[in-house]
Amino acid sequence: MELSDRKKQILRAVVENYIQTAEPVGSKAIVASAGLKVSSATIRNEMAELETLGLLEQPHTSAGRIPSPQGYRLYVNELMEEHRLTIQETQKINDALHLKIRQMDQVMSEAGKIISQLTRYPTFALATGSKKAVISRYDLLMVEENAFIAVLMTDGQVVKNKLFRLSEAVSAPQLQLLSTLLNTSFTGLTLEELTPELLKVSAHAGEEAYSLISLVVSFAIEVLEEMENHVVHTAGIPSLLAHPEYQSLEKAEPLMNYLAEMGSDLNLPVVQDKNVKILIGPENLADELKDSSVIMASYDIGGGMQGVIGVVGPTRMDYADLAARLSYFAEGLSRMFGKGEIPAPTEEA
Amino acid sequence: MELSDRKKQILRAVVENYIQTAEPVGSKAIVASAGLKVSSATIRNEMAELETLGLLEQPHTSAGRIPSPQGYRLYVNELMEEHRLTIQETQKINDALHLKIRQMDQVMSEAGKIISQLTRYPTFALATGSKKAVISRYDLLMVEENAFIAVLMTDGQVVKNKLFRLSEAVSAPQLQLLSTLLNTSFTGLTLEELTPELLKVSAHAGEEAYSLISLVVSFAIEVLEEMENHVVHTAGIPSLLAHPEYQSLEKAEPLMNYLAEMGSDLNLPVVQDKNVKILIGPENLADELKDSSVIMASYDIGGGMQGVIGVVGPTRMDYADLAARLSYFAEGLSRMFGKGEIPAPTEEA
DNA sequence: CTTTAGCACTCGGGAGGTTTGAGTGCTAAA
DNA sequence: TTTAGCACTCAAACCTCCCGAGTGCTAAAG
Repeated sequence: MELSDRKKQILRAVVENYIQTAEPVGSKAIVASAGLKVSSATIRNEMAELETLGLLEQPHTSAGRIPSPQGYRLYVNELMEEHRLTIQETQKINDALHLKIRQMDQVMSEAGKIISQLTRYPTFALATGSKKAVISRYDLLMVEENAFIAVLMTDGQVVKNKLFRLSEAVSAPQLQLLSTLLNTSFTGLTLEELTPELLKVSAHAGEEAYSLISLVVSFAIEVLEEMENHVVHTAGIPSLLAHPEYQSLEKAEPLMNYLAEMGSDLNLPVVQDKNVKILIGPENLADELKDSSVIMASYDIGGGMQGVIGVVGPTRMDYADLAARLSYFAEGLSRMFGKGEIPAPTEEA
Repeated sequence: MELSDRKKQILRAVVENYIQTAEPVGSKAIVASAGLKVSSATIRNEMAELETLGLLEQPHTSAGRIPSPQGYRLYVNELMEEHRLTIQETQKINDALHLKIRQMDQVMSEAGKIISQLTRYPTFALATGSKKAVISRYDLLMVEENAFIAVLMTDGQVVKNKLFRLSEAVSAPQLQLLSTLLNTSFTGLTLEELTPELLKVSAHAGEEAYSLISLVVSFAIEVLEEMENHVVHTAGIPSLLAHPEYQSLEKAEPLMNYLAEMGSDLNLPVVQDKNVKILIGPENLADELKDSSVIMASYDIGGGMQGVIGVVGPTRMDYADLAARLSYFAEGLSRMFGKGEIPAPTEEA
């Protein structure tokens, strides 16, 4: 069944009013805001019907209406205008993208902070690999006679390093040998394949060589584990408190704790085809999010990895605005990763 | 003027009762808890005197007494018993110290999360350099013909890397040359000395060599800047809400925002001689902390760097317990950095 | 001089009742 | 189908009252 145009207009007015005021909107308010040439009584009749359709709700009998999750969903799917960012906003985001970047996970966490500052909502950021990550290369750098740095590079262009201190001295040729061995036997292997390979090699190698190898391979395992574990970075959690729906602690606390502690177990549906995904209220899987909405955008990291950045807030969010901003920001990040460098501060498409 | 023993006992009883119950303690409660053989009336008289001394306060006329910041201070300085951790607690902390560690700043941020989980208070962690950090070494690793990784090591054992992509190809000998140049001219220089040196070198070098050098040196500058900027990591901010003094949002919000956004401008008095430092209420410089207390412990990172880790909470904190835990944890971190590796899971002094 | 018992007093906080006003649903007329 | 009018509802704000924990003070006892 299709809604009449007037019903759509009313629903839209309710959503947009409510997004702004955070208070139930009554029939008179709609007459005032939308340019409808009917009286409040008519609106009331229409709203009653929208309520039986499950698109609006009443907090209590004698209050105005607020959109139900289904109402928001319909608004997002059909009624919402594509938001265009103003020049100032794109400028702000462009400036922000010019952050000093070092490593991928730092990019993600930085990006989260920036989005949070820009939107005043808590954010989360994570990377998700569609394919298994592998180490593509090992480099060993001698520091002192009993210390060396291992530099590992994954196929996803991520570089990690660690300083190892040893109880015994190693020579440069030894390190050279070790490096060759690592690069021939331990590259291109997934997390699961590393340990068996390590055992296989242990048969051939001498004991001290083996202990060195296992040291570095353990590090490789750590790195891969970290990448697969989808570490979630969060930022700006306290900004939740600025919104009226979280004024009461009973509402705010569980969500804040959830956000603060959400680790790898974040079971969000993976962002698929579209760039931006919106989850409204009960569409979220986590219980703590049933009364909140999540908007997220994905971007390409390269090497088969995908980054996701999102904001969490009340169901009453400015979906149009936030979707536009996140999308723009994600686009910028994609470009950044694509080039491997930050785009020049000139304008691009 | 020295307090009588009985007054001290009373003050102590007030503090310890209040720490547990979070409610003003009255004269009867004191008679019950402390083993004093006097009546409540006597206690009342004594408490009235303690109040004129500024050690106790009354929230309102007909309520019990709570310790004033000065009261806490006296308690911390003179009355507090050194807390001993139970075996279980040290075990917990030891286990926690066995985290997978990669880089210094990750250690700090991890350590913060752990302490926060252990104490249920928000934590902050930062590193502060008493002496200026310098780059002690550069390594350049060729990846493809138009990409290389720069690995920088500071005197403080910190290793950082970055992947550079170039528009033009570089050869291995070129990189070799570049590396030599960097290691001879740009090591041992502080942040301020790097830029002038870069200009000096630019005179001698060709243009394309110069652009490569400046790329890597810019990265070096970033790294040093980051180290000097004392990036503050925070964790567990929402755990504030679990404490009754932050049940009202007006109290909690400013502090949470302060913690979430506190950057390098955290003007804490540097921890000096002692291992643990306690700042009570108005002793804090930041306005947002005037009603809260900060307990922090420092640990040695090596290379002239010092790490600080601390918790923030209401003035009503279990100072003895927290000080003991932080101190123990900091000791563990010191040991870890000293060895450059995680201590074995056996017990040590 | 110190301690104790007794008593009047204070004041925050909770329970209960009242008022207010925005907003509704319904009905009857246009 | 729309509109005006009206009775009705209910959360929120506001009072008011009461309770009881805890105090300060006084006067007697040690």
